[in-house]
Amino acid sequence: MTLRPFGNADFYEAGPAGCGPPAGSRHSEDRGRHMEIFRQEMRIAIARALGRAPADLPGEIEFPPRREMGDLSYSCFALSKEIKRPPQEIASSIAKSLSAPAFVESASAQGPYLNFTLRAADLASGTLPEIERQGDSCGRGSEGAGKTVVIDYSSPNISKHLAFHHIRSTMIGQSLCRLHRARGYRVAGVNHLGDWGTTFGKLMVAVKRLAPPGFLEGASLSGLNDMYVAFHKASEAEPSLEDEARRWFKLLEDGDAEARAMWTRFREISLADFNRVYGRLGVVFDAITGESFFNDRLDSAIKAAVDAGITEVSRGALVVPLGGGMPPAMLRKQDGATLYLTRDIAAALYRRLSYGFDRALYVTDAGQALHFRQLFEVLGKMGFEWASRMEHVPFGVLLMGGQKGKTREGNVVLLENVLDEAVRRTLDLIIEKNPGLEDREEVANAVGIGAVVFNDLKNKRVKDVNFRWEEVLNFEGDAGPYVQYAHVRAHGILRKSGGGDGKASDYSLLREKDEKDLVLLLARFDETVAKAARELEPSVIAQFLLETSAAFHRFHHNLRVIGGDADVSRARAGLVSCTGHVLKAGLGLLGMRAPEKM
RNA sequence: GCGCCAGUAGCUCAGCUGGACAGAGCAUCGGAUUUCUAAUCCGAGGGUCGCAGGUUCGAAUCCUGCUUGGCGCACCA
Repeated sequence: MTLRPFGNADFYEAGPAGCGPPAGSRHSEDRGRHMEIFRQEMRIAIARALGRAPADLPGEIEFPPRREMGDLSYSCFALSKEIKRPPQEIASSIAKSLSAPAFVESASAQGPYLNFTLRAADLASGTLPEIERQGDSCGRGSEGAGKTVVIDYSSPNISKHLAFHHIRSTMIGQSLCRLHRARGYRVAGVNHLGDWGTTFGKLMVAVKRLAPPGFLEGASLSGLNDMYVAFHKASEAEPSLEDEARRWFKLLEDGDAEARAMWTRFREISLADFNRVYGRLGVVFDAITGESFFNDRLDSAIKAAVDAGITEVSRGALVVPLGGGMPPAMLRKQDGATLYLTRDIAAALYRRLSYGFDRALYVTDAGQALHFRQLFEVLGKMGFEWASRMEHVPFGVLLMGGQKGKTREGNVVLLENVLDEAVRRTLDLIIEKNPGLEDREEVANAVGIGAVVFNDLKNKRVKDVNFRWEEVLNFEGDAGPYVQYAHVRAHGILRKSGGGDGKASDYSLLREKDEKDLVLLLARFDETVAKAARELEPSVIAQFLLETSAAFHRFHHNLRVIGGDADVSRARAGLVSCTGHVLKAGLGLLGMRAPEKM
């Protein structure tokens, strides 16, 4: 049992103690003129042109859909409704009377929209110094300060290998942990192992009857898996084995020493294997509490429900009738045994008690939606107001050839095999493209595993994922390596341009379109991280990284940093450095590494 | 039967919770490398946003119905 309430052994740490206000410049006096300030000042200017207070201006300063339209825009539909004049007319009248702030290069009405182009020099010198100051820890915010969130993720069953589909809960959950830490939340990432149930009785029978003596001492997880398969084969010929399995599980529940010893070994073997894979993925939990951990808390959980007066006995089972067309929630079966739901109730009570969370998330596949609706409903009926702050974070299933892979059918793809294949493929590419690279094994791991992780996180969670090797291993275009490669190129430039001569960069020299496009994206990183955390969507970060990488690759292709005017060169190097920080921080939020060479 | 989720280019997906002619990547075709890593860049073709109504000045986005696919519906987890 590992229980580290607020550990943060994590390569995207949230600062001291993993909580409280972040170390960035959010709280320092000189935070520069970030995108927010530009928007606020635009708002004030528009309001003044209309002779009203900024707070009375309806709508937001937005980003136009296409760059040619401008950098910021204000749409006049809301005003039009309010003052009953055509929006086109309003837009052009504001444009005429507007006295725009100095950082605005041009303001013009385009139909019902008021579009602004920012002066590239002001944009760059207003936003880049802040990013430079924050370095690799940019993207942090403080809206979660003082709040605690518990995130239940990964949560595999022991005695089986981590299959490829486990990457979904594992990496989505891990990313949500990082995102919340970045925004100032105190985070407890919990791995709720499936380590209890009759299947362990089956394994015990298999070990006792079908395995050689001393099997468990040196057994690997694969060995356990073989036992599981062997049991099912044997029980077809000898159905009484099922009863024996139930007996063994009962022995385990009753604390029988031999049963307990076997189960403990199953758990050890499984965790050793899991930890190896988690290690490769950079995944760390703050607590690993299996279902077994809640065994002695089930009775009190059930008692709490009964005391709340919400239970009834139906067909011999103890249930909580629920509204909303939901089937009743079952707390205790006819035979007295408890269920998954019972354990989740006990776990929720425990988590509330030990973490006092403001928000609790369960990262599981969408198929469990009903279970969680029932869970939250029961907790609500038990009188816990915090039940309304629990949330199921569903994701689409991983399909293989249109089918769900299952252990029993033997067509499951193991997570580690996918990682190995991706690393192997990356190593081949490195040998082909960059034969002189040092640490090629390490880089191949960062890039290959990163590609697999990115592939999992780049789309919205709810989308089903069709597993195709060609897709997972395609490293061109919208993929992890595309982003990592941008980061590598940035470091290539920084290496060759040297540390500079110590003079501060004059960012107002960045006036090229490719420079401005890139700056505009970097300036939006902060709000992008906030949005990803708010919407519980790592894909928001992934999409942002693709866009930013594309802008950087374009910049890299069209403009040169080294050589030419020394001041421009220095300013560009600064831009490259900021891009590197943003890319690295963003990749970190997805649980990916950012190598400096590849 | 009831419920939840999804349907956008040949394929995989964005589309900022109602706004500007629907955008990327892959695949196809055609270009770019004496220069900071071509895992890159540029261009071309490719769309009745599943269908039909409705709300609205305005709908891929909201509502209703239908349709297709996935998942779930008390003694599994």
